[in-house]
Amino acid sequence: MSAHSESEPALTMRDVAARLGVSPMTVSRALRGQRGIGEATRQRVLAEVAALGYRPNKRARELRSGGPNELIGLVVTNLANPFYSQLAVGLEQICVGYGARVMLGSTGENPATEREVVADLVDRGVDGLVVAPAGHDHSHLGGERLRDLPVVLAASPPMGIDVDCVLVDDFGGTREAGRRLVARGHRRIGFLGLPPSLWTGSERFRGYAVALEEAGIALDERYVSRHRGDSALAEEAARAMLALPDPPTALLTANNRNTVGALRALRDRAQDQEPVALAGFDDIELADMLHLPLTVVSYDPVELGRAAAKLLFERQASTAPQPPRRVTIATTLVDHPAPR
Amino acid sequence: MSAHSESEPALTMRDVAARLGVSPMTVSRALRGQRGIGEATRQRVLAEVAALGYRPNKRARELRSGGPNELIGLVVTNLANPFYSQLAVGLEQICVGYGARVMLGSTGENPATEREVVADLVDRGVDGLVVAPAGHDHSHLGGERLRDLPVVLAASPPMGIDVDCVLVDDFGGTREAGRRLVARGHRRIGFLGLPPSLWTGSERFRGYAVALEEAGIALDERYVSRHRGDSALAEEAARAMLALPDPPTALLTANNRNTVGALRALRDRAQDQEPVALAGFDDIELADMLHLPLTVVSYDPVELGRAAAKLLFERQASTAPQPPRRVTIATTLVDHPAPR
DNA sequence: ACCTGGTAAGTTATCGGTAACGTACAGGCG
DNA sequence: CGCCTGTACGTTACCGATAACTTACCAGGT
Repeated sequence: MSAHSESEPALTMRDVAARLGVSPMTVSRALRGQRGIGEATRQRVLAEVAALGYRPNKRARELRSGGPNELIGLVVTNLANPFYSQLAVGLEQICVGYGARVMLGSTGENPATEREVVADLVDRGVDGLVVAPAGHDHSHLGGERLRDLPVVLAASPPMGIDVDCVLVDDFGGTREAGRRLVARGHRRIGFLGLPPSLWTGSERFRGYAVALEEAGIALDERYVSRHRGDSALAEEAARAMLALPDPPTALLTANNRNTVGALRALRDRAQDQEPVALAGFDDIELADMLHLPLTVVSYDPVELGRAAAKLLFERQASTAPQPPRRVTIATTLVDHPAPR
Repeated sequence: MSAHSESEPALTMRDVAARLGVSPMTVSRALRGQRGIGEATRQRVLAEVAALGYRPNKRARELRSGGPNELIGLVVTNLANPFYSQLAVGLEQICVGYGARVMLGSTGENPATEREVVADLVDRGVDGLVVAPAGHDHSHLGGERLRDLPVVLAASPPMGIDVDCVLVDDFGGTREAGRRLVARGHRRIGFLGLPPSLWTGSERFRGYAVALEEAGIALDERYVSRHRGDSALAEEAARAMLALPDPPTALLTANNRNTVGALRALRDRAQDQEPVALAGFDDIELADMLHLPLTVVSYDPVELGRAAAKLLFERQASTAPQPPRRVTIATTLVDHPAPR
């Protein structure tokens, strides 16, 4: 009666074969659409398989054939970050097209955890890995360590190893945003950024610096804050900058958290104060509903995930050793007006 | 030279055993910390394993032992939805504590795809499933179909099967939001909701209806719009409602997309028009930075994921058939003031 | 009739690990 | 000294499927 206690003995290929009076090999061939089996027999087998609801054991199959397991590992720091969850969406989109699934691993930005997670995924037999690295040393993703599995780095180029990677145009996007602010007449432009040790941090700062240089504006360290931290820290830094004797007339923020911090810092400014322009990397949902106009550097993380998957499957397809490739996703500058 | 061509023959347990002059069984016992092996031998084995960098093949282990594979399947409609990605985060947090990993599946709200994805995950040997169901018929998640694997439904109670589930307090949260609007003196309250066929749609509407009833306000169908769709559709519905002869003075939105639609509809209202209050289910990032005050029903999807994982592992631990359990996550009402 | 050649099956070995069982040897005890 | 018990390990079979090889059979060519 109770569905819990039934617990079928988990139908095997032999059972199906026995019921038909054929060998398991015949069933195997029928299921895989291999040649070497008569059409009539194949139909008989498939009918019985369908009738019994038999499903082959994938693990056993992969153990013997040693072939691809149709499994991709995704290692990110924090899936709650929309950037990574959209990356996962794109990755999965392409994977299903290849009959592959995605196995997840979170590192919490801890390089030691990342090492463990990667090792575990390899042990579980992934065919490839997409890693958004937590640290700047990537040697643990090198050849032998991973049984020569293909790896694609996301959002950060490989350091010390030769693997493919997918990147956002951090430099170009930030430079364009900087140019936009300059074009609007701003000369004192504050920068709220990330530590230079991060690739994105370094590249986005470079974009800011080049935009200034192109406009013949000298870099002023008082207008630059680069820190690893949350939006509260960014807010504090923005307030400090705006409290300078000759405060910036515009802010350029290097990511989401910094943009949010800046928005909060600008939130409660009195009406009579000079308005401060804001531009930032990463789009923000409902940016058009904010209390002030916002210019953002927008891009599609889903596309990044798709690109990573494609690199992975292409490398898996060709046995010949190819040089590492690098795909960069373009950014677009979007102006969100303020309401009313 | 080239790391690509080396391609080790993938060290096996037999190799380790041969190198030590012991049997594979001894290596197996040493690795699993089983008894029946001398302490000295164990140390010798572990040393060699570490020296060679040998890692056992998890698939082979699971095939033979038939035991738990330390693998949980997560099936959602769309991981780009923050609700689901945060659910995934919570699930993964608990899983790592049990040495388990999460395998992902997206259904794109298509019940047929959901069936396939679930079947595939079962074939791949998951120990349990967390499913945010796409349809309202859950019979394909019943006992035999899944080889009696434990299943936890997320955000929707089981229909036609007896399994555990984790829910948000849809009814209570919406009622509370409705009460808040009533308490502020509103009598004409519009509702932008989801189709009644969805559990959440039905429950949230019930919360709205009860809040009105408690206040002695009659339900007016002109103030109710229930549709499945994106924020553009919601915006349209909101505009239509506000164009009524005696328009609502407040709107209650049943989810994120409806709230965004309502915000857009309210975005460009002239200054001199009567302000319309807005309350909605689901919190919104930067809600305190919007152009108008917003009250939201907030809850923690990460906690929902944790709860789902706990239900799964508890059921896995006890062999005795237990009655299905239901966990409901509380909501809190949050008032976000407008800037300035 | 004899020899190919192709197709349709069955047989056997194997993937990498583990359960179940067997064996050898140590020590305890009457 | 013989018997029993326990521990440490080796042997074998097996998990479920498949690669590689083998066998059975039938058609067509000479």
